[in-house]
Amino acid sequence: MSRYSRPPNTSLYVRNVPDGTRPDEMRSLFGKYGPIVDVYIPLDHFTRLPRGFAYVQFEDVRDAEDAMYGLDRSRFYGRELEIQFAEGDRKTPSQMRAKERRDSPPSRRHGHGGRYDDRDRRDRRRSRSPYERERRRSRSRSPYYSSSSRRSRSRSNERRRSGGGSGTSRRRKSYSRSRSRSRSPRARGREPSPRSRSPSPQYRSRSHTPRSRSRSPEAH
DNA sequence: GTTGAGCGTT
Repeated sequence: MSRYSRPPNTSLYVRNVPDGTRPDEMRSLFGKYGPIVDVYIPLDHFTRLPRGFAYVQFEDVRDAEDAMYGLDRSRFYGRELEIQFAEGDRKTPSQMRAKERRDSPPSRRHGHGGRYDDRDRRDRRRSRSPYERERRRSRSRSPYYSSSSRRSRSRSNERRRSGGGSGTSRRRKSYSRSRSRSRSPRARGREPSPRSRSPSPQYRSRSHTPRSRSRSPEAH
């Protein structure tokens, strides 16, 4: 969220996270050391699978430190977690994309300098690669990302009444009556602009069509 | 519409 809200680094970089680990669990595990701001498990953009590491952002750096020292090299689902302080900021999709492009495996590169190899390939090869397959399979939002804060606060939109509704019915009546009787002088909101007061189309046409004049006499 | 594509290997 706030990129600027990064005092030092309250985020921990957790490596060697078992597959299927949910942010929930991470939160639970790390939450013992302090309030967790956010837990994020980066997923592969294509496969939508966890990449094997996670980020746990604490509220307080001390807690983060504590957690780091407490959970580092600890066993989690039979795996040893490797924790260290996060360094880089979360990359924005564009950056990631650029990176991906740059980091593209040269093995498939034709050397031609393909502009849109990916697209072409995807179109051509159909979705033969597991990437595409997976991607198609779970195209919806990843179930992994989870933000502790900023939850769906859409509790309910009840009470949609806005504005002081005092004497609404009365007003309505008045309006109705008014409408029946005579419209307001300014009721119409969409009145041609004053500038639109151009000469009659006829006149304009005539004026602009010299031929018309010649032809006019022959009209009738 | 606040950006969920943030470090994986010395």
